Amino acid sequence: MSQTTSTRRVTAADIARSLGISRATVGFVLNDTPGQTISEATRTRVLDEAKRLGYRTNIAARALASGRSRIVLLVLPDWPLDFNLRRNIEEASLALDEAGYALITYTPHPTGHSRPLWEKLQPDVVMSMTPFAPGQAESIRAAGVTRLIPDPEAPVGEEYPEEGPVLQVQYLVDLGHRSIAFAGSADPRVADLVALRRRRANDAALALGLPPLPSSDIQLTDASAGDAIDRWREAGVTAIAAYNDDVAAALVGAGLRMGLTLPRDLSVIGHDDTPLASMFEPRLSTISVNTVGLGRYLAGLALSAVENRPLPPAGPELRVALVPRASTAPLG
Amino acid sequence: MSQTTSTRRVTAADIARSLGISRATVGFVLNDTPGQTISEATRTRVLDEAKRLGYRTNIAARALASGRSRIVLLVLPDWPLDFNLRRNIEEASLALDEAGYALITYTPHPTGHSRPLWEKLQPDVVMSMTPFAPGQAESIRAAGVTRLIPDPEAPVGEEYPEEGPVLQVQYLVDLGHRSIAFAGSADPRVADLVALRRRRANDAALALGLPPLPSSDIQLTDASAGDAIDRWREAGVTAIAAYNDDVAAALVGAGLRMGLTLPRDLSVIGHDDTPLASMFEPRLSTISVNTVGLGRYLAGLALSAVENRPLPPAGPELRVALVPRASTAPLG
DNA sequence: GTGAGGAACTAGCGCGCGCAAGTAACGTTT
DNA sequence: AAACGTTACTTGCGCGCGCTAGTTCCTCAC
Repeated sequence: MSQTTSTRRVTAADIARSLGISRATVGFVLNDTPGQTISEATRTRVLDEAKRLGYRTNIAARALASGRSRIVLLVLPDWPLDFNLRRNIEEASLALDEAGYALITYTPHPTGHSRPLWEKLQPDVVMSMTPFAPGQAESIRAAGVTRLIPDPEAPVGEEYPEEGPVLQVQYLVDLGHRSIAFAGSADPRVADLVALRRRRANDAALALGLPPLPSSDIQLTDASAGDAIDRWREAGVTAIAAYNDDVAAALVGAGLRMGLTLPRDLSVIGHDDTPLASMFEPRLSTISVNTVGLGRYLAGLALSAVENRPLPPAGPELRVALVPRASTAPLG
Repeated sequence: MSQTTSTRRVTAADIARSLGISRATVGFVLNDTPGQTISEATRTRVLDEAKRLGYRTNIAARALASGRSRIVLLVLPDWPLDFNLRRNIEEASLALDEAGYALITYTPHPTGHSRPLWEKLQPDVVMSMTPFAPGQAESIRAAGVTRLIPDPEAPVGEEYPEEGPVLQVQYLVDLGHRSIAFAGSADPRVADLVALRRRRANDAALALGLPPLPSSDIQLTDASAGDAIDRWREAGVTAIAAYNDDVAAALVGAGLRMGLTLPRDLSVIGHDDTPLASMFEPRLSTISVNTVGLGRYLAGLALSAVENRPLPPAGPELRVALVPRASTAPLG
């Protein structure tokens, strides 16, 4: 093997041999290893030769020798991947990239039978944007992962301060509505978030002197949405705060097909300001959510777990804003 | 190290030592290695002891020793992740899992600066559901990956036979429409697919004796959709075949806000049968696409590339079906 | 002059696995 | 009886890296 062929990978030993120095020196240069002093001349020679020979670190060798895969696995719920979430992922990916880690996103299939990625990849840390599902943390631990974020054993801390439903209810009250319903989603994938938003909507109602809001979880069908509308209107409801824009759209569509005139007969406000909200006729009032900075925060959490770095400052503030459109109107 | 502590991983050597056999034998059992004959008694002892000790293969060691990461990277375009695509991914994941591979999905961020995952993971094969973007194949090759699917150097073969637009046009013609426009999407992420569907719609028009369809790519805004509607109606267009349901919804919403009565004044048909299509008022006619089997096909392609398995049979037939709803009506 | 510390490297083991080449015993065939 | 093939294992090298412990030389302070 006196000549490097184009089919065998270049190793640090090849660089060392080529320059007449030790392989360890090559490694210290390539990793900029703290605590080692390498002359500028040698460092330059190594970096130039690595580039000339087309050296690529063998990540399996590195992982084996160091005991770390440098993979951060981000478990995503089976939610729509919207623009905000995509940006968050890229932010996190970039921050971790700078620290030498690979961010991999993974959405476990709800009824899938494939072995979960945390078993196949042996990541250094597994993060989730929502609390781990029942049994999930145990499965991850059984796969040898010791760093889970959020920590399943930590006391249930403050959740993201979902202020959107508060804004929904306040806006409807400001329009004069006093009998308001909360429409959740029957999709089991988002049950926790639905419950959270329902609770926040009720918090706001209480603070504004209203009784607890009547509430149902609906399927995105005319039948389901129509039933809920019938029940609520019979109870005198004049406005609906919907879990998200899809639920709002299902309600508005069903209401129109039932012969209602919206928003005269019924006001409906959605959440999340998806593109659908501005295409629907009438255009849907909604709540927009700005999650800038969340990705960097998550990356900071991951790095603090694997590298004994300090915890990042408190998470970013989610900014919500009301987007009034034609699906809501003052009462009467 | 005479006693295994709970903090050190269990290795094949531990099993071997415990049973008084060689580590190679342990490996042959755990991998069910072809060409090796191991007694049933020994195999059982090894498997039991591995389970008892909590053995987990060290994937970095395996990758280093075998020269293969057993990772298949699936590059996804920045498209919405709909139900069909999710199912395809799970199918592929399951098929690859059974062969001992990990499927990782990766959507490169359009303006991201993070190092691409094919550099960080050194996958055995990189697959894409669309032709590789300019420069992408080169970047993947530079990262040491030699197996790319589709092969960037292969002659441009048959694309998926997009029959949806044909169905759209045929349906509108069957309703009596003779002046039909094609509405594309201005979203650069889907430019190729828009062009393909436009061409297929024109193929159908030609085959039905119609002239080439007037066509614009619209943003999902009232202004953009409204402009297109104005121009087309002025040219006598009575029906629109839209690239997808979002485009159709933007047109319908804008048309309604312009004071049109749909579908009396204008018929619109979408594509992909998303949930939005059945919530909108009027409910949107559309084309449903059934992609069952595509995931398994992709997995078969990957396995044929890395394991010298035979190529899978021809890809699954995408079944499209017309879903007539209230956004389309006979002319006049 | 001596000793300590720093610069600039080196030698080499270990990480945990895959697997080629090998060994010993036994059974079958010539 | 000898040769061959099969069964059921074993020995041990290599994969490519991280990094500890070490060496040699030089400089500076006392």
